[in-house]
Amino acid sequence: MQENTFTEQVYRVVSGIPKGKVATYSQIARLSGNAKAARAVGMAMRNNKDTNKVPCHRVVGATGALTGYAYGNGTRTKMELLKKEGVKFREQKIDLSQSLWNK
DNA sequence: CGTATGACTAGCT
DNA sequence: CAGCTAGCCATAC
Repeated sequence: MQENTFTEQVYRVVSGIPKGKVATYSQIARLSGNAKAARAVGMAMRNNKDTNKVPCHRVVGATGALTGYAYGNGTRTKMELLKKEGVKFREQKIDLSQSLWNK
């Protein structure tokens, strides 16, 4: 029973990201119906309480840079999680060329 | 209902 | 490459 809110769509999209892949905020925003709502996506993640349902750690910036994370040590924990899932990192940024979610 | 906020992005310096 | 500004959006208060 979806409420059809932007946040709902975001959760749905994010929960659909396959392991070992990542998506950018703008991409999620686009898949959610508002290509320019990248910031709103971040809002949903920040307020997000379904961390076990929504892998918000698979959401990164448009350049593959880790932006933030509301749990653990923030971007640190986020990076660790992504590395564990097999995401290719380039120092501090994600190798979008290989780990970007191709929808 | 109006204002403030933030896990964005693109553009310029 | 690093730093700052302005635009845009949904949500929170």
